[in-house]
Amino acid sequence: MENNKSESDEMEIDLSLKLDSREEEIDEENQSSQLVNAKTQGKDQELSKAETSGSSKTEELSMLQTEMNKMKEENKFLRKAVEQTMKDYYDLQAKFAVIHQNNHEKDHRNFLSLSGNDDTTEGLTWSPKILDIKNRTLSQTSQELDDIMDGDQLGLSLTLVSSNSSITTNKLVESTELEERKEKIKEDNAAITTQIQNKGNLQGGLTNHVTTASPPNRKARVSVRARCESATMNDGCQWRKYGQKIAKGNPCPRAYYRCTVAPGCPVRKQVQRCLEDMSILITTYEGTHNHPLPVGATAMASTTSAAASFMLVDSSINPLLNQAVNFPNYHNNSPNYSHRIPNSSSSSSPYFSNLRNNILNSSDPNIVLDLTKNISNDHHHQFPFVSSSSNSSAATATTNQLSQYSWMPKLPNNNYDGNSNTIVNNLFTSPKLQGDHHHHHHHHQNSSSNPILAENMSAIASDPKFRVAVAAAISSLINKDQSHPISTSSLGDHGESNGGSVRHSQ
DNA sequence: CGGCTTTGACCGGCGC
DNA sequence: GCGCCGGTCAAAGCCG
Repeated sequence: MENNKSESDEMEIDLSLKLDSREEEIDEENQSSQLVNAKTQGKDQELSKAETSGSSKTEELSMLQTEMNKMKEENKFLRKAVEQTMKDYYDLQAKFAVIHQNNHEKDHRNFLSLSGNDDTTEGLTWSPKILDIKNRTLSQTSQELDDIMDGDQLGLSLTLVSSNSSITTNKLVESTELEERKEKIKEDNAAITTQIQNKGNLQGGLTNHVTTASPPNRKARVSVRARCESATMNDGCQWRKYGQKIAKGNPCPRAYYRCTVAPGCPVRKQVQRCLEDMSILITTYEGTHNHPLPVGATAMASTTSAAASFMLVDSSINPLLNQAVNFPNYHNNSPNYSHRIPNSSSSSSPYFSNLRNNILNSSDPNIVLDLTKNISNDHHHQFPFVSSSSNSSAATATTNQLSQYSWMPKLPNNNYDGNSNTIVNNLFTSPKLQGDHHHHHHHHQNSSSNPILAENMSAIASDPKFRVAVAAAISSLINKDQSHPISTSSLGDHGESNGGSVRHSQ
C-alpha cells in the first residue's frame, strides 16, 4: 500500500503537469481564436468604412465584451473540466486500490479464465475497460502503449504464466500486472487530460471519457417503473410467461416472462405491481437478446440505455457496481446497430458525473427507471436525478417525454422511495417541453453554474436521434469489449414501443 | 394443433 | 444441515 501512496503522488504530479500544459495550450487556442476574431473584426471594419468612428468603437466594444464573456464561460467550463478530471483521478485511485486489494485476495484460478467474459474473472474486468479508454482517447499515441494495453487486455499470457509457475513466480506476475495497471492508470489520467482538450466541445468531452463496462459477475437488471393498467407493458417484444410467484413482502404475484422473438433468446423479464401503489407496474429486464431488434426502438430503449450508461461509467470506477449493470443491447450482427457512435453521454458533463457519483454511493446495483413522474408540474427542470438505496430521499419528480409514448399511460405524480438507483424519467426531455427552458435555463439551479454547457446538454439530449444514438453507442461499446454481448436486452426490446406487435404480454 | 398460460414441483443460493 | 426464498421447469389445460 505504501507503493500505492507513492504512485498516487507520482500520478498526481503527472496529472497536474498535464493539466497545466493543457491549460497553456488552451490559452494559446483562446489567444489564437482571439486573433482570428480580431482579424475578422478588421475586415468588417474595412467593409464598413463609411461608418462613423463612434459607432465602430461601440461595435468594437460590444464585440470585445462578447469575447470576454465567451472567455469567462470557457474558463468556467475549463474549471469544471479540471474539477471533473481531479474527481475522476481520485476515482481511478480508489479503483486501483480495490484492484490491488483484489489481487491479493483473489484466488489465482480466477485469473485463469481465458476471457473477460467469464463470470469469475472479476479481477480482469477492468483491463478491457481501460483499454477501451485508451483506444478511444489516445489512439494517436505511441505503439508502445498499444502493446501494453494489448498485452493487458489479453490477460491470458499472464494467467498462463501464472498457472505454470511457482507461487513465487505468481507474485512476480502479479506485481508485473500491477505495474501494467499502474501504467494504465497513468494513461487513463492522460486520457482524462485529453478530454480537457475538448473544452467547449461537449461532444468531444463525451467521447473521451467513455468507458465500457466489464463483464458483470452476475446478471444485471434494469427495472422500469410505470403506471400501467394491464398486466404487462407493451414494450414491443414478444414474451412468454413461464412462471409466477408471490414474492415475500408483496402480495402481488410476480410474473416471469421469457423473450420469444427468437428461439433461445436468453432475455427474461419480471413483472410485478408496486406494493405502495398498485397502479405502478415494475418491469425488470435481464439478459441480452440474441437477435436483431427493430430500429424503431427509441423510447424505452434510449432511456434504459442512458441509465445503463450511467451505471456503465460507474462501473468503470466501482467494480462492485460492475456486477450489476444491465445494458440494453442489440445483437452484434444487427445491421441496425452496427454503426458506432464514439461517445456516450455520460461522463463529461458535470450533471452526469454528479449522477454517476450518486450512483456510486449506492450499494444497490440495479437501475430503476422511474417513469411515473408527472410531466407538467416541473417548473424547475433538472437533469436526471438518482436516488440511491443508501439514500432514503425520494427521487425528485421530474418530467419525462417518455410518458408521452403510446404505451405509456398518463402519469400522475408519484414519489418513489425505492431501494435501487432511480433515474428519474426526465433523462431526456423533449424539445417541446424544453423550448421554454432554452431561454430561461439560467433560472435553473443546475444550469446556472454553466449555462452554455447546460444548453448544449439540453439541445443534445432533446434530440431523439441522440437518444437512439446513445443506445446504439452503448451497445457497440459493450460489444466491443466483450466477445459476447452484455446483458441488455431489455432496453432494446421495449425500445420500439411503437412498432412491435406484442402478442401476449399484457 | 400449436402456442400460450397456469401452477405445483423442483433446484440452488443463502442465512442461521 | 435445514429451512426459506427466488427463480425455473414442465405437465396440464386453455384458446384461437
